[in-house]
Amino acid sequence: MEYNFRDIEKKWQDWWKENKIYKVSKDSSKPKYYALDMFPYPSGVGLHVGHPLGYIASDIFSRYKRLKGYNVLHPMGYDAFGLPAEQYAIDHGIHPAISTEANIKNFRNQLDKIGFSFDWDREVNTSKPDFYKWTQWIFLELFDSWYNRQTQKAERIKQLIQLFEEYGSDVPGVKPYAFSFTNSGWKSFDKKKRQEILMEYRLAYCGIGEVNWCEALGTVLANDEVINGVSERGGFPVVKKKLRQWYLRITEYADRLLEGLQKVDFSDSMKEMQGNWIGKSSGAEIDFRVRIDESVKETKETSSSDPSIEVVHVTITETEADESLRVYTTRPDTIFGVDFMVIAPEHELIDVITNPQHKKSVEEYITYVKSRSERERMAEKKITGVFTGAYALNPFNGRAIPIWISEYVLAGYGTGAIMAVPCGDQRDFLFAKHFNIPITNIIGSHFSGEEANPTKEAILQNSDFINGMVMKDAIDVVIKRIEEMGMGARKVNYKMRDAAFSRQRYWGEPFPIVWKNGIAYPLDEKDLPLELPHVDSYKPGPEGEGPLANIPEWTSRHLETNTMPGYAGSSWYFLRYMDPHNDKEFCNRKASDYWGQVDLYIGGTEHAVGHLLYSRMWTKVLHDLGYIGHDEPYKRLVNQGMIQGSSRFVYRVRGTNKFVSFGLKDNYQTDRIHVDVNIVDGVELDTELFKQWRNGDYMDAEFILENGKYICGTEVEKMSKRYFNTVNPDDLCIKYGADTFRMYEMFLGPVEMSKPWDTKGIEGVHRFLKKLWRLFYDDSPLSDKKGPGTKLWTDEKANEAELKVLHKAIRKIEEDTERFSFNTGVSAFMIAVNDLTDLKTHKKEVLEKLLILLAPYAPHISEELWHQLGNSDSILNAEYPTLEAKYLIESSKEYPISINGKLRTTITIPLGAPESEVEQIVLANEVIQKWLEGKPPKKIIYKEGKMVNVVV
RNA sequence: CCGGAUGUGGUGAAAUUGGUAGACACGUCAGACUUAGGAUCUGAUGCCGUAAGGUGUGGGGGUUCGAGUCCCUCCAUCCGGACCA
Repeated sequence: MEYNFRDIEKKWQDWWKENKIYKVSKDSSKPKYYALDMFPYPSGVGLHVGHPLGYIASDIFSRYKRLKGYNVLHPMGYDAFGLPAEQYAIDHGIHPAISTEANIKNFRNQLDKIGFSFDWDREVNTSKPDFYKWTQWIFLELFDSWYNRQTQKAERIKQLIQLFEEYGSDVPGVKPYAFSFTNSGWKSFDKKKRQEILMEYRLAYCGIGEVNWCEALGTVLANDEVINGVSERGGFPVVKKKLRQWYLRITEYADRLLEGLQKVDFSDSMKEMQGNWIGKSSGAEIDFRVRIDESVKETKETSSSDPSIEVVHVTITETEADESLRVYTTRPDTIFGVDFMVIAPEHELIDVITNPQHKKSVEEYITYVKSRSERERMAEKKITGVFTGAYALNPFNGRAIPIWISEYVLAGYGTGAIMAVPCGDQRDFLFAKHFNIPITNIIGSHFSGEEANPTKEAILQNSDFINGMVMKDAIDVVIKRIEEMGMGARKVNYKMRDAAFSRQRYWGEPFPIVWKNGIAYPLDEKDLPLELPHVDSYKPGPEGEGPLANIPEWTSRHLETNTMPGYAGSSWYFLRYMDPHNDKEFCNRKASDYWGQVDLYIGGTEHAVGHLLYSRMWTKVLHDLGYIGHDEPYKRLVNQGMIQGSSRFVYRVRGTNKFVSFGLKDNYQTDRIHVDVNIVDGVELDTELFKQWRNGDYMDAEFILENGKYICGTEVEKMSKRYFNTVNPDDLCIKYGADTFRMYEMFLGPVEMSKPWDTKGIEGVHRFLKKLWRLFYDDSPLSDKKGPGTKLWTDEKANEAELKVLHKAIRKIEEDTERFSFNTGVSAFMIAVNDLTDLKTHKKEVLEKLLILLAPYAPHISEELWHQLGNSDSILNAEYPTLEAKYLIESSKEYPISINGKLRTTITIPLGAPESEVEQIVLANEVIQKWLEGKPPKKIIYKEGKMVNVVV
């Protein structure tokens, strides 16, 4: 009897479905386990072999946990709102709801073939009104909340109003408003003013933000749709445009998001990434008075020591300062090393302080900067900037410091202005060198003059009252002095900014907000969901608003025309799986208390900062408001690596129809063309399939072969349709079966690691499953003719050698599964099957347990053989075998013996032998004697159970 | 530029705690069986060398009896950087 995987897999997939083997419900008799995958965006091109990697890992772990006695929640759904569907609608006129539905069907089909243990009764779809009703509802909760800095919790807006009514704006816990007001002040404000103030506190709030606006396309573009200041499509100019935007006040949660990292099991690199993104830094804000009047006089001369340096002498007639410039610095200790100030090109003081003589150059510079994205500004090495003609005064010694504008200072961080210390900061240093600004050295020999030195250990010089102090100690001294003088304050800053929460697009959740007289009113809960209306055109509105602005029925109700971003639904979907059909609540508290945190979350690192931070914030808010009992959504996070494509190329001789093999291509002038990896075997092109490829575009191709073969060139690239390097899991499931496919994906390497896909090795895994099958059945062509006696298994008692193989496998596979080392787990199965084959073991006692071990990895074949052995229940309800260490005890070990750390021989020595005896055995050894050359050893290092090293 | 990761045979990789580098596979080579083999089985396989032996984990340096593993430094590749998801 042969291993007929096609019939077996179909049979059991149907059986599992019929018997609802994967249906899960609350069960307090077992401990719960929640294993979750990051749900996919159902794109039009379907799954490629990279997608299921994480799903297979979590599926193995879910089945493993179930066998170990847990009640396992393992759901799947679709993150179905998003730009690609909308773009597809624009290009093909097909409504996103329809294309999305079709894509989901296709995804589901593909997923089903791989044999996952998802409980599909719990499927979620973020674009369905019954789901996004609750996304909108949570948005309203955010809208109706503010962050109390004293209790460090989200609280209701009505509590804030109470505080304002009772005490005015200056209350502990309430972040300072732009100006302070008293309780009677609050009462004197009109409704609009009050709402304006409250908007500054809401966790979901409306403000003015900049977007990439492309006039020619009449639309707002994503950052990565903008390249070098022009649109990716069409190359039209893109400018910054101010638009009304929604934001999440995630910055208020910065500290809690940072602290929360300590109580979750994420990789260190993941925690580091999130930490860096939050970017907490402490320092001070310092006010510099600014001089812009006629009293400033500049005279220039060349430095006596270095003729390339131009020294500018500034004389200032003492008058009152006109303005003050606030900077943020983490290094107040370097205040006497400040040689210039730099403000962001968007800084509001620019118009005020720019000296008329410099006005033209400043305007030109700002126009140039406007055309560039923030990303480009951060990325480019080019040093640019312009002098404003204004000077700031050092608060301690009154020194006049020129104020420059440069794009390397970002408006969104700190105060959008910095004090530049060229001897200590490399960017400042390069800027000073580029514009010939003289550099003050406050760190003596620590500064080479060649590059900046950001040390905190140097002893300060040229620094007035902090001379002679170590820099890190001077930080507090300076801050205290500044606070005493009323020139600034200690300040903690975060790189993280509030998250933009609106998009000028169609295919997203509508905001349940109505605008009246410039005031945002939430819709009533009973009016939810606010359903996305049908549109005929996906063109943006007249002022760059979303397409909803073109619908009269929408605008006449004064509904918000923006929609929510892609990450809205994904910020809370893991809660919906717990109670997916509830139409009264987003998730019943009893359900969320039972399932609690996601015990295992698997997904790509690309979500390291976006999705993971947003969903952590939403969880914290829902926790603060009392809707759920935990405030971190994910207990353990595992990041799967990206599977890259391995592209194949053919080389066409220019101007001909001839294709030359890789090794000979240098003899010709050729063009490199991507060729479908699926018509290439390893690197050898199937020339016949190539001729039929792309509907016969290459029908008349001729080939220049090497050794009778056409060899392709290769390169690792992103897996993508356009590189023809995508491999479809369906094809592999048909050819080798789902079990082979699952195990091969795992066998490829560690789950966390990125690696290029190569189908070549899949045969090895398939052979392993066939070999396993042969432990149960004789599959030789003769056996079937001999009658039904092809089964091989027996009820004989297993011997010690066989039990040793089994228990070695139990130990190794359990260990590897627990630590997510599935690749070595698969190899442990191979070793076990190889060993059992060598021992000619066909004993049920051993094989049955091996099947249970294998069930998480290869569920179909395990279920089939399990039933063949006479069991009638699913193998998933079997009991996981327990390790019996007694079968693994060894009495001796083959020790590696090295001389000076170099391995020279191995000797088998009984375990537990005393050190003196081991030394004797080692020194008596022939090989060792030869290497000792009669000399006595200096030292012998013996590590029991490990090795022996003889030092000569 | 900033942040994160990775680098080991012809290939994917293993080495969990500083202790026999290359497990397990793919591929290749040789052989067996067979009408046949793209099935199966056996053996070999890091590199140099007939061998003894030498050498070997991106490059350079260090710590150690001992380094793929720890430290410093340089190089290369991949991922992310807020409206792609």
